Amino acid sequence: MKQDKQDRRSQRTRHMVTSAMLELLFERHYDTITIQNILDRAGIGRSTFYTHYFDKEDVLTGIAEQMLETFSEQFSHRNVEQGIIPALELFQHVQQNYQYFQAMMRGNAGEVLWEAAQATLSTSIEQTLTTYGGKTSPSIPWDVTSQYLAGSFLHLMKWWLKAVMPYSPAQMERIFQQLALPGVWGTIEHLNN
Amino acid sequence: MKQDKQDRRSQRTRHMVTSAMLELLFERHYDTITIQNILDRAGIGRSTFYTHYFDKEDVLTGIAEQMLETFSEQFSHRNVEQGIIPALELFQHVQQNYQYFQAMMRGNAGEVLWEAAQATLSTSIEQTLTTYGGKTSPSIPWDVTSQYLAGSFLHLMKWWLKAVMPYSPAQMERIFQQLALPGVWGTIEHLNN
Amino acid sequence: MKQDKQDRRSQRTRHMVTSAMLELLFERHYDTITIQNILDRAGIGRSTFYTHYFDKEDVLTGIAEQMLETFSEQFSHRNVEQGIIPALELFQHVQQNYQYFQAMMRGNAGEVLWEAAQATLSTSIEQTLTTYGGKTSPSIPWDVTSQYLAGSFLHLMKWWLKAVMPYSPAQMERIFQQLALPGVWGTIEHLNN
Amino acid sequence: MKQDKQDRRSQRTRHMVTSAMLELLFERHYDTITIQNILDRAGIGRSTFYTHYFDKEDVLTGIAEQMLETFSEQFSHRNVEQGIIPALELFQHVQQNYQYFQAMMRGNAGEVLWEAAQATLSTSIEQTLTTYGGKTSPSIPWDVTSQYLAGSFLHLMKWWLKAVMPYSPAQMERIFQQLALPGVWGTIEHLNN
DNA sequence: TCCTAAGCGAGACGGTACGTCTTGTCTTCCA
DNA sequence: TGGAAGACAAGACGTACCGTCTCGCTTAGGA
Repeated sequence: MKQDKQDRRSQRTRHMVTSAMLELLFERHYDTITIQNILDRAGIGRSTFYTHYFDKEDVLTGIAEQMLETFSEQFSHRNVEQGIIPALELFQHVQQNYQYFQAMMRGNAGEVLWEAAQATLSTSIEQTLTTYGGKTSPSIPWDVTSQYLAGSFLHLMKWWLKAVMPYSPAQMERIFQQLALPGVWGTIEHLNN
Repeated sequence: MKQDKQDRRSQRTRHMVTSAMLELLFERHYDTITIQNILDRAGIGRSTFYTHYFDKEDVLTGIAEQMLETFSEQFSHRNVEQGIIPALELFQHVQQNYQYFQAMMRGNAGEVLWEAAQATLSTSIEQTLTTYGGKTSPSIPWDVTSQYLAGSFLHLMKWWLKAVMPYSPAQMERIFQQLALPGVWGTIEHLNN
Repeated sequence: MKQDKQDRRSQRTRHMVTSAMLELLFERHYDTITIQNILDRAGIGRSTFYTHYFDKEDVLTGIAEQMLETFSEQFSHRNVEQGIIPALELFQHVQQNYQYFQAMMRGNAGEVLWEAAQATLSTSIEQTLTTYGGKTSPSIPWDVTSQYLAGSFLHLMKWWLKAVMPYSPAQMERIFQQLALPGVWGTIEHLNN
Repeated sequence: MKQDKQDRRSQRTRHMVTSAMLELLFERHYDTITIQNILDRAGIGRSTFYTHYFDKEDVLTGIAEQMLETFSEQFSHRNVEQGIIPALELFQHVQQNYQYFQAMMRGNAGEVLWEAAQATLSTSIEQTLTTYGGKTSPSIPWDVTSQYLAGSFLHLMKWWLKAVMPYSPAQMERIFQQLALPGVWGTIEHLNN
């Protein structure tokens, strides 16, 4: 197939761009990276870049999406006994890929990732809450609770990364459980009463 | 005094730049605003701008600092009975100055504001917790709790603004109290036991 | 050849810049011409300009060099019977390209041209004098005589242009022969005696 | 008189500006000297400068005029036996004030001086020629001869300065007499025949 | 085996924002 | 009241990127 050749070539190009971007992110601030830097590092031409990407942020989005696939899988393959958020698994996953997340933190690069994560996470939580939450309407709307939970979790995660992970994933999970969840249980029990 | 004259002039210039920036932020995305746009709107010269500001973001920082003064005052003039965070007052204040906060939300402009707010808020909370929190060390370090509380509050605030304030400040305060605070009380009571 | 393509493009750009500069020189004073004016007139981008030229004066130098090629050719293709300076031909040439020389006169633009002409002319004269001048050293060093002759000729030319050519090229040649050359013949005959 | 005080002050300011400009001209190229440099060196304010001068070139013109006064005096106080041009005296004068002329040579600063000198010189020569030249009209109009003589003399002077005065004023005068004057005598004798 | 169309590198180009620099005007204060 | 101090509007400068483009080279599939 003709398409195969093109795909193979395209994938090679995209891979080299992605690698170059990550390398550069390890070294310095996202905002100081120019497209020319990426071209030089990836050894590709300017027109080739614009064939595959819309702009510099597009590269970032691609990387962020790839990184978020793990988040999504954690949600689809788990049962509800693990809790509303598979916090432990996520802290562990981030710790294992620390260098990538650390790189994405610098500059405004992280915003893309965090906002995507926020969207994915809050949607998943809302689905879980709606499904298992109870029959009557809660004292606080599910979408507010979801936003709160996702935001709190990610904020804790960001703080943990920025502080160079002073606690273990298990400790972080305990902290999250103690701080963020009681309020949520409260609204649900309040319902059941 | 000679300094007076310069101050008066400087203040005038800074005020015109600030106004121009805010006007422009009402109209469009921060990233699309050029320094030339600001100069034209403010009716000042290029060199004058660079006498007063380092770059475009510096203007934003100035505005953010000004907006945060209210936050700081809320903290210094209150007693602890109002709670760890004067949530109601802050929601009300933001609602009253909705247009400003709305403008700062767009683009990456908000980041500057939110990060400054996060720093101010978490520091204040930590001081309060340390003072009134108890004699022995808590089950969760005060700095983590402070980060969590400040982050949760600001995240809720951001969501509220982005959703064009679907609830009243009073409702938002109740939501915040129910969701975010139980976890904090838990760690403190745990201490006292 | 790859070089061909670049050459073709480069030549086009340089030609458009040159034309734009000349057009502008027809209209107004060199010092009042900004680079942006040239860019607008030539329809090129700022960076393109700086790829090809160092600054505004560089454009002028290029034009001057091109104009001086005729001077140089007049010298290489003539025999010594035409005299030390092919005065008639040069006056005629300048008259035919009056508009260009007129444009170059205004502002400080002309200096570049005249100084280049002075250098070319005096060097050529010195070579001629050295070759045909005689065996023993002259009463006045050849380099001084060359400087004097080139300067006198060009000064006469400048005056003629500035006065909008009140005499014919033939008349100017006669004037130059009568005024400037007798002194030179004197030093040579002095030698031969 | 009140006017006196102002004049004294004005003169003081103008003197300080002139000195500052000359000092700066000794050090570097005219084009690289900014008005601010002059202000700092002269220890005066910006508005004061613009009270006394139109622009930077105006300062130069003032200096040039002052330097040319000697030229003019050489002409008014001499008799015709010294020749059409008091060449020896001028070469001597320039040598004595070498540092000033050297400073004025650099950059485009000299142009102002040379053009003023050209005008003064050619006018004086034309007057002399008209007065003593003869009764009938010459083979070459006096104004052309004047332009030629003044130009030749000044060009020789410029060359001499640029070459750091390789000959004595006396030698330069002899060179000038031998090279430039025979042509002029020719036209006059031609007349007398 | 040759042909041909696509992907690609190289980089020129028009465009535009930037931060710096200088100019000439204007305002304020001081002696 | 004139001059020093210097803020200011104006705008040119040279640099840096961006996104578009044109150009040949390569290369792999179909003729």
